[in-house]
Amino acid sequence: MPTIRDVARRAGVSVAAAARALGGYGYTSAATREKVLRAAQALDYHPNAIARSMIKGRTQTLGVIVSDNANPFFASVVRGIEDAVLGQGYAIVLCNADEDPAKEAIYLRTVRQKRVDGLVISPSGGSAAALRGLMDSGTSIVQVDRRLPRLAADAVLTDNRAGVRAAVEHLIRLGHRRIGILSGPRRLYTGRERLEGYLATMRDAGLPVADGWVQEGNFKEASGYELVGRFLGLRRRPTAIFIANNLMTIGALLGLKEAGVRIPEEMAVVGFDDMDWAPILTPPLTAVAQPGYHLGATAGRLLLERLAQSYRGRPRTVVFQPRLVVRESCGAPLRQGPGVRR
Amino acid sequence: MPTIRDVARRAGVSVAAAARALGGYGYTSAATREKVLRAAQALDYHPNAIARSMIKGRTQTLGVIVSDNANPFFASVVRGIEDAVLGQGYAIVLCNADEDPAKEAIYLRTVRQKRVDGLVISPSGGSAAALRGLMDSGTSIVQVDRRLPRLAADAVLTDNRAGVRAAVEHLIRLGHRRIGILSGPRRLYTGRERLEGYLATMRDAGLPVADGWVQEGNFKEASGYELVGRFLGLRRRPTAIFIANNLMTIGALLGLKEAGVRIPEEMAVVGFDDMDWAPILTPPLTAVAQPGYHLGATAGRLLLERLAQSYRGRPRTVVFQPRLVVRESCGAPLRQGPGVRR
DNA sequence: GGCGGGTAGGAGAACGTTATCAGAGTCCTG
DNA sequence: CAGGACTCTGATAACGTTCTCCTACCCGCC
Repeated sequence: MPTIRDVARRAGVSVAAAARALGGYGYTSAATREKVLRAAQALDYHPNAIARSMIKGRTQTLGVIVSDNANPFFASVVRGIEDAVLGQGYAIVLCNADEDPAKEAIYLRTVRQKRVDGLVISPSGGSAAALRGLMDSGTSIVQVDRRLPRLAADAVLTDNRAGVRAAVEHLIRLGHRRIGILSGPRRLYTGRERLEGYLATMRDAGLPVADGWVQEGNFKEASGYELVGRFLGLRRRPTAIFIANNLMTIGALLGLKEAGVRIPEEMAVVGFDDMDWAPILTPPLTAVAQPGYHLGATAGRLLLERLAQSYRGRPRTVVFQPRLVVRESCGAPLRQGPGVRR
Repeated sequence: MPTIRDVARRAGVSVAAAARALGGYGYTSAATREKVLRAAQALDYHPNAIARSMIKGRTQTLGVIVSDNANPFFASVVRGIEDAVLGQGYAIVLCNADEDPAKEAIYLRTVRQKRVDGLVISPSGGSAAALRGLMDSGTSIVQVDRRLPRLAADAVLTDNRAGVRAAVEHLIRLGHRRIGILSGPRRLYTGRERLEGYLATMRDAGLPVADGWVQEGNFKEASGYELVGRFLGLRRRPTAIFIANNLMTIGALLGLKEAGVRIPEEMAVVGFDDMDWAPILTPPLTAVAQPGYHLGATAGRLLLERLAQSYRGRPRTVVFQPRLVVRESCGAPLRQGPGVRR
């Protein structure tokens, strides 16, 4: 790989002159510029960004740490981030931490050693100290989707409680009284928020939450599949369930289908995260839609503003209001006994 | 951010001694090592990977260029790559080229300037020259999902033709004679391969391909939605359609649903790419399953072997055999007139 | 007591770029 | 024609590591 030294030699000028011609700064005569550009072309010269970072102190690289890129929600977030920062010439290094604090710690060390200019992270919790250390060293951080209790970094979130409230109130409005939740892990911000949104809404409506109506899963498909069966076996069985994320919704719907439970007659279902396949289900799935792509794009934008120092005030929090997309997976509940066949 | 110079000063030793103690090479007395490690800890020292890359000539970074990370298939591929290379200490920079040669060219320049050690790419075509240039400069390249005609780089592919053949033959076996295809762009490898798999299978079965039975979409949901209507309006309307990728399948199913077309009675459907939501559809979707994650993981592994020089032979091509997952979206075709209501 | 081998530690070069500085030439102006 | 302003150029110092030398010490052995 040719260096600027090779280019300079071939053009018959000094390294400094070549650097000026290629970099477009300082004074360069037209003749010199011409010679240098021609030499660079001939040698297929590509400047070494590593060496440039060395002296500039910036890498034009951003770290992105999410739990799992294979989850469509995070895939959209990542895509949003990238689109937002691409124009400014930033590349992103992608890290899947799987909500594992150990893995997250490793990745934090990696991006730190790589001297990324900024970081977008969906923190699992447990690495608050490392994040603070990174911030102290001057790296800008934006949290997305999840946030840590007292980390003084920008955050872009969905109003989880409001989303859940809209979903549960919708069920109540339809006449449901026995409503269960297939929740996420309590140790995760989104798991907690959505569970508490559910509990608060039930409380406000004066509805009891019976034993077994709260099933804590791990946000993965298999746990939705396994846990949905628990609802069916209950003596006071819910007539409706809220499912706290997209993957568990797939698992739960599969479980219900295999058990031959009709939706919404025997069990109404609302999911969190509106996926593009939700409308093609039978019945089409009612879901709380959160704008993953926009969360990412906004996080990217906030980060850019920090990097450009066009904003240097106190940490900002942007909260997106989710939208309940009503379809047909939650009708009125059964009046009595086993369902009527239509 | 402290440098090794700061650590050395604090420990009261030379930079060279500190480097040895931290890097674990050469001779270091226990006392010195102790002092250095303690100083590093106290200063929260994180070695500068940029500077290290500078002298080592390797960046421990890999480029990954796919068309769209928001497409679940590519999201899995990316995830597979990352999992495969994580253990070896490589980070990946993710690029979404959107099948746009211009964008792809920009990203290729970026990863080249960043001096990535290797590249996994799903090439759109059109940047063959840039790829060759990159290879000539010593960067290892592995193609995934798609390949360029005569690029001497490793490739990890799905046997698209075999997958399509299995799908179409399945339809034929069920009695379908009029089979259409909602194909991808001809300019893309996968678009071509899948279309030709369809044409070859029809030809081999002695079945005609009538006007309008081949609709060329762009692999996105909207095009599936729009184009599926064309099939419905045909005078010789197909009784079955094969849809060439996951996103178009969603669009097409939505279009069919809105048009009130019953599946499989009025229109049988097989899709390419088995998604986790396929089983929860009504009827569950028959689909050609290709192992996205494994494609990625294998591509990552091949790349690692190139980088470690544990393999330095001629370019290898790994072809995964897709699997037809038969569910219920393609029953026997209608004998006559409008379908029977059940 | 000289010598070789093992151990320890420091000085300084290198990686490829950008930035600073000084030197020199040209042109205009009073 | 002196002086300044502007233009162009090249030498060289950084950036933070790693790595190659070189020196020095200690120990055991002939």
